[in-house]
Amino acid sequence: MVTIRLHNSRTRAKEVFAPIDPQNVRVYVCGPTVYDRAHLGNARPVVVFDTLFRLLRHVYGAGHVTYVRNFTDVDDKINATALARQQAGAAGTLEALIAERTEETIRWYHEDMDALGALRPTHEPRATGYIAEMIAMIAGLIAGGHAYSRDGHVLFRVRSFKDYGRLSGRSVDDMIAGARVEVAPFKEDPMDFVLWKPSDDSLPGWESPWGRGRPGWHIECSAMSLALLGASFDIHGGGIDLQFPHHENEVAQSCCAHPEAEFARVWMHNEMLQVEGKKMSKSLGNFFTVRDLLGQGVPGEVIRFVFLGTHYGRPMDWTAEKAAQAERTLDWLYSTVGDVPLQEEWTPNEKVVQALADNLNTSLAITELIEQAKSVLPKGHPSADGSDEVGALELKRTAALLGLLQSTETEWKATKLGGVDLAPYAARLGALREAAMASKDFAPVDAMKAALVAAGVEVRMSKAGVELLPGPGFDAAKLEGLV
RNA sequence: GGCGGGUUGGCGGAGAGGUUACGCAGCGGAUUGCAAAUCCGUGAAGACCGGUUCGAUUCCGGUACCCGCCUCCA
Repeated sequence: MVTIRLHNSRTRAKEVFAPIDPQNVRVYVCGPTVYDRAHLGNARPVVVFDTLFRLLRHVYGAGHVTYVRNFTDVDDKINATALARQQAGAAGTLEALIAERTEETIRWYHEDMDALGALRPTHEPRATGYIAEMIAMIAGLIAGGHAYSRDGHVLFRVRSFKDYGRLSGRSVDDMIAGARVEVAPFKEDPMDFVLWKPSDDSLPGWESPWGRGRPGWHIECSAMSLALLGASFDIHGGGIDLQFPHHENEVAQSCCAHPEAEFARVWMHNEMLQVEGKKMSKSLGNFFTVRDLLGQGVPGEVIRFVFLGTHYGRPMDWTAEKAAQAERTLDWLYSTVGDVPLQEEWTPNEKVVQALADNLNTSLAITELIEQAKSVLPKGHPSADGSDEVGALELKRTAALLGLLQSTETEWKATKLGGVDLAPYAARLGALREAAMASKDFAPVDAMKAALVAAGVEVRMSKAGVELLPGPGFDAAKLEGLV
């Protein structure tokens, strides 16, 4: 059995991972609020925890890991979007418009995350499907003295949980001293947070013991993890920005609702994404979605490769240069695996497994994958005894742990070409070259080659002939008129 | 103001108290119409100041700078 070590944010230490039940390893990751397309930052935890999911499935068996990632479909941003559509003249009730908005956003999310090679989690619960469970948990918290209702609101009594602030390393008193907390008249303590809030007729709402209303943000994850994974489970993941207040509040709610349990044993937080060295934000004009990149012809696998190149615990900088480099590396890796199929029975490279088992060191894992690719196919040419195919199969199986090289080389090239056939261009260039060899006037060949390179095509000429490959930044439009 | 993370060779980015990370780029060579790709070889590092140690880029302390969270942006 492979020993997995994970950095636990709760204890601030790297620990040997020992699941509560090896027959059912349970992971919960905070998913998106479905009000718009996922931006690039949203994709990082998806790729990080997908890789963890793959590792756990490898170690404990594919059928012995339960991975839950929620959709938050109760949120004021969704309401605002729906309201804006209604005011713009869209037909239907507000509720129908909200449903429409969340449905389409979830569909987009699936399309985009699929493109990144992320497996679908075992369960993808929606908050709206667990309102009853949330109400039950809130009622229990009130009964236990951990929450109170005021003016249609229900608030969590932060002072009732002695460990409040432990996960994120803060003290309630310090935070209040920081004076950045909302001071609402109905709060006993400025740090108390909302479990339930009233909805007026213009907002979606559900009947509850405290009147018609809707849940606060944090309670959904507590209710859904309880329903799908139980009061104690193994790993809880999410972005570091969620550590406070979201995760801190989850801990408080869940531990007070089920003091007999331990809630999440291991907390994992991925660091944030930056773009060209700066925080991605709309005001800086460097804000973009996963779909934007895919639409620009950046393959999803390139995005994944770039993400995995930096350890999840460190800030990751997305740059165009990294993307181009990743694409070249993937070109090379695909040229070594070719079109061999993925066969699960092959054993993945032990060094890659060890790298991942050491707190998900994906950067080192990729290095080992590249080393493996070099060693199994040192020349990059077919061997007579078929050892290159065995090597390719092993490499493919190893890459699967990282969610990489899941296509065939042919499919990979086709993705990049977007339906363009380079054969006529290769034929034309080959003909020009043959003519030039005879005439000694290479100007026409060089001109066409330069045009192809400008279009992002990699040009390889050997005695055997001409080979054209789509490279980073391939742009079919620039091929106009070359044949 | 409170809390947390970071600073590695031209760029990206890991591990490890003492032995080549690795990739890209560079340089020399083979090959090529010229290139590309490939192959062979090669230089280059750990913000600053102290401390611990036989020995620190790796441990400890301090300084500087950068970044994140504390504002339902992952």
